[in-house]
Amino acid sequence: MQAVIALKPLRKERFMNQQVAHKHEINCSSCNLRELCLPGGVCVEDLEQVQNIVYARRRVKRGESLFATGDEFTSVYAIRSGFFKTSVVDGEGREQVTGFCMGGELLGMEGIGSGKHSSTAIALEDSEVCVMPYSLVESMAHDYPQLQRHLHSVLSREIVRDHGVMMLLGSMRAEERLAAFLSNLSKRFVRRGYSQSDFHLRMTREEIGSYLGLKLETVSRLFSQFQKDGLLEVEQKHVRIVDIGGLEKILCNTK
Amino acid sequence: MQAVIALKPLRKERFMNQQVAHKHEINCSSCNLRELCLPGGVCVEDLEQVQNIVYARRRVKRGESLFATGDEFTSVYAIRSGFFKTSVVDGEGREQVTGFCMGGELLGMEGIGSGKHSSTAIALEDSEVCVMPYSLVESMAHDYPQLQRHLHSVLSREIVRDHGVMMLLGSMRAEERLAAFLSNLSKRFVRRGYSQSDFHLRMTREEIGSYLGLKLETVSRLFSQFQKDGLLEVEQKHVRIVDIGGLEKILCNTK
DNA sequence: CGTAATTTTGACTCCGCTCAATTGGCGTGG
DNA sequence: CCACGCCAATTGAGCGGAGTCAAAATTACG
Repeated sequence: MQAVIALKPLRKERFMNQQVAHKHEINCSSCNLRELCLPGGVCVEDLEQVQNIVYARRRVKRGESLFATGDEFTSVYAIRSGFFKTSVVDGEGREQVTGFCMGGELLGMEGIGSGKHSSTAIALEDSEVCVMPYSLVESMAHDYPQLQRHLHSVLSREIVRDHGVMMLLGSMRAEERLAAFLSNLSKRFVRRGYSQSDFHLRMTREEIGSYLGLKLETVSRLFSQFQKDGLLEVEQKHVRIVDIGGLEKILCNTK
Repeated sequence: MQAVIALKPLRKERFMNQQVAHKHEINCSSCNLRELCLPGGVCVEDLEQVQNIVYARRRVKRGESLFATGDEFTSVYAIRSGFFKTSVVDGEGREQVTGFCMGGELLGMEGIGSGKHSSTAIALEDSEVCVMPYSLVESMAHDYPQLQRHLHSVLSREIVRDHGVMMLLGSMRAEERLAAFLSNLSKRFVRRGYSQSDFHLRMTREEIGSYLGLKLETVSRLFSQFQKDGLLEVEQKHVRIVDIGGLEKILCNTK
């Protein structure tokens, strides 16, 4: 009911040029990523209504962008499947990867403040996202305080995450950075039911390097070194963490 | 009216052990930082009510903390006067300065997600903040959509700011980092009616270094070098930007 | 299947760090 | 008021970690 009212000002055509799934196929209730996602804190009774926040689904092929710097901000996105990198560019065209995102995580919220996206999200594998128009998010947040609170939480946690990256970039040495990166990836895969030790890196060495403030050669050397030290088994993009304790120990070695 | 209702669940005593000013002394209408602050987007008619979001004022002496890592999150803070640094610490006790905040800027929002503060805010000079209990912020945001939107904006802009710091830490060389830092400070001082070229650094070289991912000696050397190059005049904590164009040019020199 | 992209590895360089000594500023107390 | 001590800042010398450049190997993909 609320959702229908809120939909009115939306121009459906805006989304028509994109590959979208129809609304009626969508429901959060049966989505196994729900707890990680925007409707995370919403009680079951309200979910029926709240899931109307998802206006559509959209497929993004590997290499394509979900949104890019300068694009008008209209929606935030929840990753339903797939993997993305987000990055910003400065005046000189230097790219800085700001994050890697996987199922259940939200993208695009950086655009709220200015009405334009300040970063670019590129799919690193064929992906699908739930499109949540911001005007809908606003009105839903108004109607469902649990959603409002959870939205604030999500925004706030993104800030905390960014602080972690600052710590990594500002205070850690190269091997600590890579260890922290792998440990973080591992934890996030586990939450999604994947192996904690065995995974496929969707990003290149260069993208890892950009994220970690290192050159791709350094990343490559570190992978080799970690393998030599018996911490990992690396074969191209496939990584197997052999000694997770050893990895975490690197993070503790002050100096 | 709304505010009174919202105040009910708050336990007044919680704030009583802190140095606070009484509520009736407070109003945003006459605050010259309003446009930069949380009530920024709110229309004049609503301001009368919205300013009740400020539950109290609190003074923080130089060197004291406004909140610290692990503290229970209850409120967000708007800086009314003074200057703060925020920082996070990792498992090994390493400190990473995540930002410097001045009048009109908001502090403490990183705590929303977990209910506890994940960083520490320390006053670098005697300061005064407006205390805005989060429960009040929530209910006010519900009653005043302009406030809700602006709150989202503020959170989102903090994320964008953090991305800028990541760019700085991940992709810039030492002299670019310091130039970007000074240029940013200058811009923020201007907005507050201070000189764009002449200012007093409230933080130490070590704190600048932590923020920029550099050692204090490097920061010191860069100050000396910038002075030698005729970009700055530095005398201890007092900085005069002689050639702002030259500073910005450093940021453009891709290399 | 061939071309381009990615990754690995080596040799060398250099920017920023470490260690150390010195100077300067400032508050405190004699 | 000055002496003292403490902390912040400066500067130098030497080092080392990560960057740069280059070449080869491997893989991905049209």
